[in-house]
Amino acid sequence: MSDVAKAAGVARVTVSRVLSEPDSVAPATRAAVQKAIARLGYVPNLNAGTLASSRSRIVGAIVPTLSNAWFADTMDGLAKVLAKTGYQLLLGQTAYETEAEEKLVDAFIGRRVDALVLTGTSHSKGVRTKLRKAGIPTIECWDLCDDPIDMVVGFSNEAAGEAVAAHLLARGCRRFGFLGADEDRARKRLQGYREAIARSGAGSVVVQSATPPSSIDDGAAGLARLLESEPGLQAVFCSNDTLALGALLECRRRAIAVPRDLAVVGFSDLPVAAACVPPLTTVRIDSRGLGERIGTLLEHRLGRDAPEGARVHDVGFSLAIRDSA
Amino acid sequence: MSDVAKAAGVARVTVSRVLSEPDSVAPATRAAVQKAIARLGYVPNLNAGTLASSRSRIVGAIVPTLSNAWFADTMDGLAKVLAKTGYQLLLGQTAYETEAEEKLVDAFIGRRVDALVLTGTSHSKGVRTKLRKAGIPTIECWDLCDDPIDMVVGFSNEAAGEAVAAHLLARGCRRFGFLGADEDRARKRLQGYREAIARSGAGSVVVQSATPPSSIDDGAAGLARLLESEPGLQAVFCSNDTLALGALLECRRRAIAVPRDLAVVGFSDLPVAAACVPPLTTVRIDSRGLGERIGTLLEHRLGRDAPEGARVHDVGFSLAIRDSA
DNA sequence: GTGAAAGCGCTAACAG
DNA sequence: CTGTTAGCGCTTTCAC
Repeated sequence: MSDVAKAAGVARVTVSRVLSEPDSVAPATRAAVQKAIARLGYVPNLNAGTLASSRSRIVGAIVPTLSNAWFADTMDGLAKVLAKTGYQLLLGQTAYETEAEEKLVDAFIGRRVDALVLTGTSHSKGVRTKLRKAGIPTIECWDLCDDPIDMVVGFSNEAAGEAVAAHLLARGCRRFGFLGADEDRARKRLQGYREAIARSGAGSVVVQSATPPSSIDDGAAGLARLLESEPGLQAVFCSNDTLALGALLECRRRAIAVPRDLAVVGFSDLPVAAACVPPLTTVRIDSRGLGERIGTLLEHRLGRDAPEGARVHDVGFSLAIRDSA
Repeated sequence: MSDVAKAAGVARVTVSRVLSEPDSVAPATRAAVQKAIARLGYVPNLNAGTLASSRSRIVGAIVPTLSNAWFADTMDGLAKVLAKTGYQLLLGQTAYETEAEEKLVDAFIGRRVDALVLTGTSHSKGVRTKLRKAGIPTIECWDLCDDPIDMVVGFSNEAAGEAVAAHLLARGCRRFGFLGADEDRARKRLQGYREAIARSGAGSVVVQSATPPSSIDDGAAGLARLLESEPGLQAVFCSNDTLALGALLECRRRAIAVPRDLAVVGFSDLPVAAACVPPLTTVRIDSRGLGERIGTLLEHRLGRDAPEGARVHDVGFSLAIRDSA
């Protein structure tokens, strides 16, 4: 930077200003500086900037895994929006191990990320206190709760479970199954599903859980086990579309007619859900839109004013009713 | 850090050493420092460390988009391996826009990433020179070439295209189609495919391209157009599984028997490829393994020794022959 | 095994 | 609109 300053015949601050607030510099000076920058191929050291200003223009995000298309899509949407305002995405994966989260949070705080995005709303006490103490804008996502660490943007997993139950109940199903990944949000879906069924007084639920990340094979195997414990199963709600695809596959193998003999419902509405046979009835979540919403919210929050808007943002869900249920 | 040093009755350097090279500090001193760190809840500022040492423990990666499962899987594998050695992943997306890459590279160099991962082997001159000048370990991936910027790990897209052609030719197909995303690697697959068919002297190829990122609908629409220009089409090679899934869907709609009336081949072997109807014949790429391999290579390269191994790493591909071709 | 001094390259705050 | 003066919080020498 000193070299650039010297070449342009100005002070270092001026170079700094041309880079961060070009409008605050006289056009002629600015042009000279920009010319020097180009000529010398100068690339500013952003770490030094971060150290001096304690603003990194980096947003950290923690997801269980990128290999679930729904989280990948959320990150895609988020990164895309952030890029527009010059922010970058630092990514962390927990692989569904809760202890991993706290370490990642430490590392992110250590890097002075300007904001943090977490998946889900259940976090260790350490995570909550560290984040509150650090005062970093934080967004929890893919779920909803009343007392977010800072902000939460997502939808009610319980309500989604209820909506699925209501649909299945209306179709006349009475013997229910749930095939779910063993993780927090899937459990909430089960809770809503189970309670709605219990309230109706009209059925029982057998449950089979699978270790995340979910695979199509897990779905097939899970359905097989469900069928063992409840041969008269009439409907199965899978906590994600991957498991549902596996269940559908197993039905085909066993010549179980879907939805006549067994209704199958998924979750998240992956692109393939509409393309498989039979087309899968599922809970539609706009994963990419969720990420974009998070990005927009952050953009707003990190702006000059920081207006502290609503803490809870419900982006909702809908039922994509197709042929499988 | 000063606080910790004071609390432990040592100098700041000692705290620094406990953090970076614990073994170089006497056990008793180390314990005292660690206690102070825990008691004060001290989180080191990694940016300051980066500034002083010019090592960031961050690896930058640029992909076209995360919403293609194959790239997401590669990033998943990469991030997982890097995390083990305390590295983090800074992610950039180009959305298939070539100009975006250079800006991202600048930003990454500005952050002093310890290494950079790029998708593909065709990059602007600016990117190549900047990277060479910066001397950052760089890995290009998802393709192969003879003169990588630094290292390349992937497979030959041309060879994959040839292998598909050979398989289809052996099945007796003579009227070929190619349905491909409009991007570099897909074009290479087409090239290999086309040349192998030409060499056999046994057929023609009609081509239809789609704007990335690919969708199932693009695949369906693309096949429809291909069928218009060549009603006697016997085989179609799709540059990715998403397009192939769409093609399969369109076949079902039109009651075209696959593979009897039309053979369909995909690329990358997504989990659904084995689960759809009919199961999709495709080129299998171990996307996650690719990312892991990159991670391992980087880990090695960034280690104390930096042994400068091979520059070109061919991870290969294989044909997953199922029912669709 | 431990410490003192000297920056890393930038931005903040204040002058002018 | 531009410059001066101080750091930001670490790690690197090099002594001891």
